Amino acid sequence: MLPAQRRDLLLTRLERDGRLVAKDLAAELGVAEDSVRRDLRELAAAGLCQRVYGGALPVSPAVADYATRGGVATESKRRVAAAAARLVRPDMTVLLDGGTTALAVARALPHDLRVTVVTHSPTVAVALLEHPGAEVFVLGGRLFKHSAVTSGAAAVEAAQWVHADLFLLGVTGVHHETGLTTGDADEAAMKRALAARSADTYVLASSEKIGAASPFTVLPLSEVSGIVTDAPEDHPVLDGLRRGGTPVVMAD
Amino acid sequence: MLPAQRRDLLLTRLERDGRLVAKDLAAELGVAEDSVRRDLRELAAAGLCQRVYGGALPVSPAVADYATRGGVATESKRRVAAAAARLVRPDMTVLLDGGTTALAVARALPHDLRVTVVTHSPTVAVALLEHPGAEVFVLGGRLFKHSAVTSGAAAVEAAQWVHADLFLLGVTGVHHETGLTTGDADEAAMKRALAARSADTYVLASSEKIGAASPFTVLPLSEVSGIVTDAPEDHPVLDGLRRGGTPVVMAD
DNA sequence: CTTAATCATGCGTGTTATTGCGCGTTGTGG
DNA sequence: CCACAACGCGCAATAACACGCATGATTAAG
Repeated sequence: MLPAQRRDLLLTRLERDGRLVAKDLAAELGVAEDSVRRDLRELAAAGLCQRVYGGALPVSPAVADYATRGGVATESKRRVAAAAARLVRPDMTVLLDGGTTALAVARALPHDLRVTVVTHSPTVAVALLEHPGAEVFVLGGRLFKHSAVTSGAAAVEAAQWVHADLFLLGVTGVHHETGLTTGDADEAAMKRALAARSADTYVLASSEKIGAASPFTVLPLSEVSGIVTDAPEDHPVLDGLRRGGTPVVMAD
Repeated sequence: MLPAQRRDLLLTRLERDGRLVAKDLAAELGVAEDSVRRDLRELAAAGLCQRVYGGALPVSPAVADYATRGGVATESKRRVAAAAARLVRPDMTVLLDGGTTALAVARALPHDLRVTVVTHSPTVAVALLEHPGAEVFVLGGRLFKHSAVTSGAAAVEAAQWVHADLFLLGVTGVHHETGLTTGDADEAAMKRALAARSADTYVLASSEKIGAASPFTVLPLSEVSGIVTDAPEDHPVLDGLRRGGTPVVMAD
């Protein structure tokens, strides 16, 4: 293991786990704790992590930069994705939406889980190349660059032959009155088409989506089986959703 | 072993292993560590790898995964890709195959070129997200993990509505007797279906493909408009192809 | 055919990076 | 306030490194 490779690994772990414990990593990598601590010090000096007693934590604001650049999800999205991934049971057929949260779900799926995934996102399809247990079907069509998914008539048509158990739906707004919304009309239609082909639909709603609204309605809240979110349990908008009869799944 | 050949090998290894260890490579290739280090320095200067203590790593951790999936092309493939990209004229409709060479073509296309690209490779589709001038259509279907393309009946069917000017075809073997070959039967069928939908078909044949043959025939050589290659002008197999009436495009 | 030039290579030399360990210091929890 | 773990720092050994130079091979020019 090259020293530089080890530092890369530390950053990857930090991303995945949200924290680093120097002692554990030293044991795992078979090096002295000193070396790990030295690495952490350097990474912290480079602004890539925040040094704390016992290990290191992600840099609070700078993470956003990294996230937008490499398609890496924020901690919030990762929590939601992890909870959503737990909804996927072996041998299910899952419709997976596009967007960074759905991408995080793909990455959060156990690599050897036997599952059939249907997606209209090439990005998600590429991520699932690393999952030997996943049978992947791509829905073709015109590529909508902004969110990197296929949409339009051809894509909607391609979705018609699918019968899925679960649709994990990404949106940009979840509001108790306007329902689920997104920023593009074609995209909204595509999401509706997918929801119609699945027994259950769960919404991936990281905290910043809660209470927000975008121009185009995807579905009314009554049409979904549940909302997966990491917003605080007692968030006022969540209370509103619950009163409206929408089940809320907490992402611890 | 030629120096340039050795550098290509280094890149191939970097692709495969995700890292290079100078000491090991020196021992394996039977050259001094200095020579390997010199190569690594040059490759790093050319932006093809990242020099680190002990060896080298892919250019950025973010593309490290990409590299192991074969996202990075060798110099040879890049030369072929650059030549093939020059075949693409403004406002054309191009069918772009999957595989590392085709991916390199996608990346080699001018970012503002107005062109319609139809592809059955999610990887290529993702690469074209950065090309604002490119209108991208994805052909859906079952994802064949090994080469990261969709294939099978659904994909072939989806290809039927396309009318393209140019198909850039990737194969694993170009042989004057067995013709164009690849390693999977479904994939071969898909490539045939794509060739049938395009006015012209050019084969992407980096030098290592020339003279090689794989289990499944894609097309006879007589069916293609030309072969793009970087093999030496006077390569005996190329002479054989020319005598057989196959046009050869040199990638200098 | 000969000579000059260019290039890759291997080796010696001095430099730099990395590592593990000991030691005194500092932070944490009871 | 105390015990303990984590910490930073300096040290020395080791490995990797860059640089310069001479050698041998291949190529270009004469």
